[in-house]
Amino acid sequence: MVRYWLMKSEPGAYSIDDLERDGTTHWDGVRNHQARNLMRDDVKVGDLVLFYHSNADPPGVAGVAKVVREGYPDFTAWDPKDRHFDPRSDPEAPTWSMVDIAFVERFRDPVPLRSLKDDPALDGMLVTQRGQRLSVQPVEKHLFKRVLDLAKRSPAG
DNA sequence: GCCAACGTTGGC
DNA sequence: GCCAACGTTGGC
Repeated sequence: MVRYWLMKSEPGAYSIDDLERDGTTHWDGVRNHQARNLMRDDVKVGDLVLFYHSNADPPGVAGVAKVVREGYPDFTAWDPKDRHFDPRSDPEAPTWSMVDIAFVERFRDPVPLRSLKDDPALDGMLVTQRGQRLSVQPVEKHLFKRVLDLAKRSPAG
């Protein structure tokens, strides 16, 4: 069964445009246990992903990706030159996991966080909740579809 | 740049 | 095990 997710990236680090250019990418560098658990255990090939730009102006959902490879060791944890190097991650028992995602679509009009918060149909969506920092979040199907609807709606209304 | 929210670390 | 200090996230 296809599941739905939201993944955050700072566009200065990696944006939906970068993914469109690259086609696929490793979702590396996640160093949070809860997000790691989701990628290791729950994110499956074929799942769909809302690609979210955090620390952007404005922050919001910029497009869609799909999962093309399931959880496997995040090898950047073993690279001393990598920003996310973790000397405690043992190659024999990897601490951190990642998945691969592929480009699906870049919204012509990204859906700002403000619009997500203002939409009563999206009540309860994790990303709209204050203090919610999880960088890989589950998204309920009806919420995922609603975000797509918002993205397709013309800016004029 | 500010700062609230949250996770992690480390002294005790 | 508690909790203060500290670092990071991420909206504004």
